[in-house]
Amino acid sequence: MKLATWNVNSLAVRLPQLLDWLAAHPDTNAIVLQETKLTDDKFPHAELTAAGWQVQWFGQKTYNGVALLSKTPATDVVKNIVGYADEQARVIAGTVDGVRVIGAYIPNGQALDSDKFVYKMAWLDGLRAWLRDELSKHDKLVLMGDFNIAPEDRDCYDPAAFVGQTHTSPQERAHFQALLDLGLTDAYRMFEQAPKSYSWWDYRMLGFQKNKGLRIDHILVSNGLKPDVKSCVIDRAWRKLPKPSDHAPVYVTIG
DNA sequence: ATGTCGCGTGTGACGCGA
Repeated sequence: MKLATWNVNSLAVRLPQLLDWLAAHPDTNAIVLQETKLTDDKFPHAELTAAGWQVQWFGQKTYNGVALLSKTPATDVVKNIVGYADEQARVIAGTVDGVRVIGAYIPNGQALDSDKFVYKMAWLDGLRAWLRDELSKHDKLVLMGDFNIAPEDRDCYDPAAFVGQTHTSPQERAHFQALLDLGLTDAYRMFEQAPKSYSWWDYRMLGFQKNKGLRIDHILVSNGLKPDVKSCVIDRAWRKLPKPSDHAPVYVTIG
């Protein structure tokens, strides 16, 4: 099976690219999307249904918004973190083909001294508490999405330049490690990968052309799923097409 | 070093978030 995640940075803009990606990866069982930036009434479910997808979506005005697309219907669908009251639409989960699929858009955090960073830390506490419970119920589980955390220095094009900023701070990395400590594995690091592999590049300053990026989009697999993971790919090509998202899709093949 | 996007407001330049 193939499971994927993609921060599309507005599904209204990126629907054609998404449909192209789905057509190019017909073996995909499920994909989670972040930053759809659409209220639920504006979600393009008809187009996606016509393309053969079962769709669950959860959005809001202007920011955030997530979706779960699958070939077979997702069951036990949950929107946002159970036990953590959140006004923002950042999580969607469902069980697809026997795998608990959790798609997450973890807060950006903006700056270490900002209210948004306080929110990011509290949000991650909430996510971890809920995940512990989900892992106790589901042997095969995947948590994937835009984490807005570069777990190690090799996941950042210039670690020194990021000291004192978000995405690489010890606090954020401690949260990432705490998720792994629940019994999850970073699928990308299960395999040998090219150096300077990133999943996001700033639109500004020729970030992609200069490969000034971060690896912040992740797929974490449970111990029950891990032995079956065959590969993990950052689909970099989709970042260089016309009107790209600032994030590349990431996917795992399993089985 | 913040030079690009996308959205909402409200019809067009600007503020916000990433």
